Amino acid sequence: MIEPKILKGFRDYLPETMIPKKNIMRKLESTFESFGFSPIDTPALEYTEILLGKGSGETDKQIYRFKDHGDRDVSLRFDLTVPLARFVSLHYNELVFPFKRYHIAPVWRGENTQKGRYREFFQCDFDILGSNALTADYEILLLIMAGFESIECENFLININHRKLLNGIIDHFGLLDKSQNILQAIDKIYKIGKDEVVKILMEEEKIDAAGIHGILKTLRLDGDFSKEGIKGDEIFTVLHSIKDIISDEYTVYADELLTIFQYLQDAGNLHKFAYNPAITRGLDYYTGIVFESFITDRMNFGSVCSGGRYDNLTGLYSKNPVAGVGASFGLDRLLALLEDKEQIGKKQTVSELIIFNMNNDFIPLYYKLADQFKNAGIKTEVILDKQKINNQFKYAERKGVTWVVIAADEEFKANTFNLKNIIDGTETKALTVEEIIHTIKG
RNA sequence: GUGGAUGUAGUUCAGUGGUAGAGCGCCAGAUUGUGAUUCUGGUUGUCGUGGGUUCAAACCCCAUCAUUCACCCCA
Repeated sequence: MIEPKILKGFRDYLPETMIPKKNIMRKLESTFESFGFSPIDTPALEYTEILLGKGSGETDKQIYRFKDHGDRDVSLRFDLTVPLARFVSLHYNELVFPFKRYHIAPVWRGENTQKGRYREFFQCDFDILGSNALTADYEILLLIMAGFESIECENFLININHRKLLNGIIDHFGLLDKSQNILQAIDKIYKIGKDEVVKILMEEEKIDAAGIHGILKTLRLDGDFSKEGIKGDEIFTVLHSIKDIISDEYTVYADELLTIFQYLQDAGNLHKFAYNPAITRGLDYYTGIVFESFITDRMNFGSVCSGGRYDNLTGLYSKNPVAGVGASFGLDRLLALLEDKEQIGKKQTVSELIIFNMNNDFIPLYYKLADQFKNAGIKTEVILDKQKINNQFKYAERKGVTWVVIAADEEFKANTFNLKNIIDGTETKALTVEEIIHTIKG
């Protein structure tokens, strides 16, 4: 016998997990479409040169790469953004810009596993391509918010920052050539603390203490600060104070953030957002506004939806430059989180109603009866074979179905049926089909 | 990729070298058109896998696989 094992970091989905996963996917899809975003798909495998084009050393190490049967050097996609760049470059003339698309699909990374972190996982990307308008950034933020609300995930907080504004601050202290290292260190401040960040930058990067402290003070990361960033009216105070000190070429970026936050305030949504000066994002293709979202009672769980603006996504594949802004929900991470919070049930089936089989002679009648419930939008199944009524109840109970209909000779003659709720044990006899539908639909 | 922890019945776990255990679940009967309470009886194991030490290994040693935590990085 062959042992039925599966690879590290890869998973089977049982109905009890797949049902909530599909529910989340459906809700996100309908949210994306309500904003007029269209679905696309791309192949799982691409030429390695396409995927590694913009890769850093990290993606090189994590990518699943091999030779196919035609000796082509191919790789599994590790995100949906790089394939999107290839897609937009290839179909540039067929697309209408601004191009709004969403893409829900698996990606693969050969890294070490952890809870909510796998080698095969689904991403839910949504981007607006070919627009430099700030409104595009605003719309993506609204869509993140709508996405969280659609899946009834409360307590989310969307942290926003701006890479170019950070660079303006770093430039003000004359450290622009060390920008990369400074951003990387600041990104870790919540995890390792302010003192450790200062130590790293002083000892490893040989940056003078005055510059470091100046940057941290400007970003309000020198004294007491919250992991949840800066909220409410203070956002405007802080951004204005930053705007006052940076040189003119950077003030436009402060204005971009100010405008976005003003929009959010005017719409009454500011409480779901924060200006977080320590969010910098590792991926180097981001060039403008960046964001990460957290669940506030699980701050240590990591980001569940993040993204940002990029100036030239297609630069490597096309001479038509395409700017864009987008974000991505980590579907499996979201699912792990909801599972953890026990917000998802243990249902083994999508059925809402089971028709008991009292005698196989009635099978055509059972299915005819089931059709009436299905037409009313009730997911209905019929027990396939006559068996002890105990077992039929157990089947319904284990699958997590609430309603059962019991019918045989008498009932079919009278054309009324017995409906039982197996959660509370109540049974109502002699109901018409319409009455049953009405009762189930509440 | 680096470092730590864990892996025993369907499940949760006990078992520190001498015959593999408990609770829950599951199956059968008391109940052939009404289960989830109770009662009676029963069932379940390559002790993750492969090697080694030993008269003897679930237990000690080595390797390997998986899970998990931290780092790195990220969703």
